Amino acid sequence: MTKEVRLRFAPSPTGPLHIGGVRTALYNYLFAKKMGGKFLLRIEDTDQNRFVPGAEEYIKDSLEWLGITFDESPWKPGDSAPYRQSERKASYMQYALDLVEKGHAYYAFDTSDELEAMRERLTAARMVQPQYNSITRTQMKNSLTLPEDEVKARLESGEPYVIRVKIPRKEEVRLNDMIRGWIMVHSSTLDDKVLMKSDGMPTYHLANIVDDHLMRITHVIRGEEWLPSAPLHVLLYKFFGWEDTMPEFAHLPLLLKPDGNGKLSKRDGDKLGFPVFPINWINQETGETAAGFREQGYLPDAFLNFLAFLGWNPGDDREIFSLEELIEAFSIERIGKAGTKFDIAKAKWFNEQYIRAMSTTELADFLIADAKAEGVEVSREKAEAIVQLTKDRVTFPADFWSQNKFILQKLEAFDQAIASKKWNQEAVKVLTAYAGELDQFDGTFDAGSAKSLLEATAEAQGIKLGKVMQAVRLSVTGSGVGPDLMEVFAILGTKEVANRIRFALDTLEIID
RNA sequence: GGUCGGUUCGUCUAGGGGUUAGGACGUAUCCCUUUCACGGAUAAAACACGGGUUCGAUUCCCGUACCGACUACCA
Repeated sequence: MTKEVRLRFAPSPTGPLHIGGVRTALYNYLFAKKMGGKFLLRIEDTDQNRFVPGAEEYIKDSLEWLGITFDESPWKPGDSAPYRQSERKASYMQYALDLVEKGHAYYAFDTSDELEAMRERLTAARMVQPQYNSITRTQMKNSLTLPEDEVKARLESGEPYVIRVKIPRKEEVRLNDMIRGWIMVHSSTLDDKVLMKSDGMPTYHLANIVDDHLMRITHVIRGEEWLPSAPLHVLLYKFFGWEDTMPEFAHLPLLLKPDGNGKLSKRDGDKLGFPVFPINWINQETGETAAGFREQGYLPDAFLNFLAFLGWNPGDDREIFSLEELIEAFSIERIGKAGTKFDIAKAKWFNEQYIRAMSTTELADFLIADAKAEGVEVSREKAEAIVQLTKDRVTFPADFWSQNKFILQKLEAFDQAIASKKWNQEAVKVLTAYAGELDQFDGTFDAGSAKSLLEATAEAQGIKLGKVMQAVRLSVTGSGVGPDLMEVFAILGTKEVANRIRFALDTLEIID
């Protein structure tokens, strides 16, 4: 029997999850499902200073909105529980000590001032890399330089210490990345990273490797920012003696800002003119709200579809994929290597495609709800008629109300630019007559009959309809643009159309 | 600075030793439409540069340039 495929998404709750993180979660999810494996959520909250209240719930809510589900998580524990590293704290020290015992790690007592001084000294001496490594550690205060009994004494006295990994001086570290192929680095360029912090918490490097091992993770799909520390992770697997079960790595290209300067970050907020977060995030300190895609009107499936295509493609011309179809089509081989700039126009296009694929009934719900929020009651029938007429004109569900509220409530104003050009004697004549005809009309008032009545009216006045059409639109909608006017008439009904025409006749000033 | 990674239309990308370098978004024009949009059609638009290897390189190799990530007791 082959090994069960297990992937994890391991965010740290230091703020809202941004879209790059969401894409990472999505790719992990897609691959796990594609392989018939398991997908777990692990919260990496080892940095107590950066913990942000609400961030964990935010992660949960965001992924739930998108339909990215976990087989195991803090809220759905499996046999790898617990799923928060803070709750696993007790287990890390023994692994660090194991490494110390094997000679792959050591205690270090240097204070932050001393570390700072070391870096300054090295920088002044034009050392290329002021880091704690196989050379510089010989001049620092650690269990490699201090006498054994002094180390023991310091430990026993409760003096703060960290445990650092002892990077070998000369070793070629190789890593076969699923996206990038073989990557080789020399251990001399690596530094002795801290594994256990003085507060007793592990750093990412230790906790990540230990937990991935304990949780039997088979594939690690993460952002490219982790590539430089991947060799360290490979070394740690080796030091622990876990090479045989080391997961495969795939480092994803980064999501870049549209201007091409740097990776997209949480701090970009909505400065870029579009959200960087899946759902609204309220900063509890400042009270400010950072916009989310959900609140801007993006449909979860459309957003997911868009995100999936940022760095991946199925190899053919298809672009519209449901989550199920994405799982079916997904493969790591088809993930690109280059960073990806974010293009909001394409996101909007995806949203439009998804809206058009939705049923009139579903879309009418949005219009009814939005209208109600503005104190306007709309009948189901009318809402569906409006949606039917306008569904290929909107980008977001909220557009149904904002673009068509002129149908549902009193006109607020007339477009003066149109009025000053089109509201002439002829228009007034036709409209006056048409209002009268409408009063007497007793057939079925639909787009067809509305139009023939209007045509007949204009003809009776000896006026070409085309010449006054803009004025007709203006009188009833207040605007020069909009959906098919005769369909709008049909939705409005004879009485309302006649009323609006008379109101316009009373309000607008005739030119010439 | 160092280490690592990357580079096909403005953007997302397909392709890969011989192609009119394909698609999508966006842009422009035309058609449709008594408006706008939708839809349809068309157009402009790319292999970073320099060397090799080769009969032939956008594709393979090496340099250069540029972009990016990393370089914390953050993840």
